[in-house]
Amino acid sequence: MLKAKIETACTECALSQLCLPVALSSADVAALENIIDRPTPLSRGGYLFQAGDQFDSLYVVRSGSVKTYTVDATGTEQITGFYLPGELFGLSSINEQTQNTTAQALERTSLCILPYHDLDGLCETVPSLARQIMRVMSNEIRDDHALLTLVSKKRAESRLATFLLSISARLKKRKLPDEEFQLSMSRSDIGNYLGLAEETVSRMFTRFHEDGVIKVNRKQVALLDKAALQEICDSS
Amino acid sequence: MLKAKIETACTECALSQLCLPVALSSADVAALENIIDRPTPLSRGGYLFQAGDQFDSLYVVRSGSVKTYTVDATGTEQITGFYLPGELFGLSSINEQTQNTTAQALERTSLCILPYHDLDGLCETVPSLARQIMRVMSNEIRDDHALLTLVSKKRAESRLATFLLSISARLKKRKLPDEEFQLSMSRSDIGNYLGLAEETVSRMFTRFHEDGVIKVNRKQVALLDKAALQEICDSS
DNA sequence: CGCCTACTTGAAAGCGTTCAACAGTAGTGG
DNA sequence: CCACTACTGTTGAACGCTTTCAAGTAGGCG
Repeated sequence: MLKAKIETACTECALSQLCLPVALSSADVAALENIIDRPTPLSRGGYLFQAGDQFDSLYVVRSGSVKTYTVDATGTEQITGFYLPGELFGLSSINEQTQNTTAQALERTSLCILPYHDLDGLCETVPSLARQIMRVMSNEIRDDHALLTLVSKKRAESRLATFLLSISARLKKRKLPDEEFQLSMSRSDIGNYLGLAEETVSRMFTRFHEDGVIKVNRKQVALLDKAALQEICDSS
Repeated sequence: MLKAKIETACTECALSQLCLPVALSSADVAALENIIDRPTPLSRGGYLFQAGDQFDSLYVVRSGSVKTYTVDATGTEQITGFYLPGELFGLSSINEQTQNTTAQALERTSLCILPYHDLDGLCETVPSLARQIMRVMSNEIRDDHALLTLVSKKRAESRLATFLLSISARLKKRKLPDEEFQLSMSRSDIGNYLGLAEETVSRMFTRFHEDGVIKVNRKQVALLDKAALQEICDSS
């Protein structure tokens, strides 16, 4: 029996303006469409790929969310990103044989898989595709530098406030509720990402809640006073 | 009077195996050669570009060294990289109108400038050039993640030991002395890069020296026991 | 309904920062 | 050429933010 086709073509996809097609003509989107693989959704905790796997694809979130993390020689794990619908990831292993990163679904998540060999071939005939991938990579570098500043120079409360506003802004871009939302990652994940102990993250959530800046219950968060949050980002 | 031509063609350049030409045919190198600008060297402290300048080029160090740093809304400076001969930088602003980074020479430094408009055009006809730039960008992302782990998860002594071994390895790749060398950046720069106060960097240098792991006098450093340094990286 | 995991809260300890003073070196100008 | 100056780097002591350790609480999922 044929499996029901849950695929949504790029041309039909609500995310196309946040995704690679944003820079492509409709003919080029069709060519891209041809190489994309859309597997059945992963459930929470499922691995997209693990460090050491053969590197062979880039990924885009279609729905749900993903975390990526590295594990260094001493076993230290570092979460390197959380990815929302329309975001391209897996870019750190392009120059390697094997993945240097592990990617895991934070909730039920569906994906587009872009086989790198095909994508690379397509870049030869579609320069605007190569250009767009470079743009995404450049943004990733810029954002990584901002994260480094955050972790290297800012206090715990600034780190968490910045994190919350960043998530909010990314949700807004997707026309999702951006003042009240469900975090898909744990306190421990947030702490790992921001270079804080999970207890510190928990304490900061509590403090923001007590100060009336946010309302928080477990993973459910409401940003009550964005201006105050922005103040906290800039303090210190 | 014609200015003496201090340029070294890519084909003559000792760095070509560390630089973009590594992936190009000789015909393609010639095409790249055509768009490269090689200005007169900058002296120590000179700015290559500053945040807010129009973004229009990528850069490669030919000799000397460069630091790049961002300045956020609150005026916090974060050094995002030190660049040695053959290294390509300026990649974080590709998707922007203006530079989001400032680049400054750490010593007398000569450069190759790659006008981005021309480079982008050349990528259309030379896919391996686009591919190579993506590889460099991917490496930058990978290295940024490693730096994030270092700053986010490791103790001060691990951060400095890792920094020293990283510089050493990059010097070795350039066939430069890698066990005894001159650092071109200040303690304050190292501290800023690694998320430490300059006093802490100074104390760690002193400790390593007292422990016989390195010999240090101001900017002159000798790595006496690389194995011990590696141990320090992995501790904690 | 009960277990397990995620989260919260408290108290003590530690690492790195901050503040302060000093030393040494390189660069400047007389 | 030397003296002065400014900057970079070093060292000490106290403070403080975050971590660690420990215990307890609350949801979620079987």
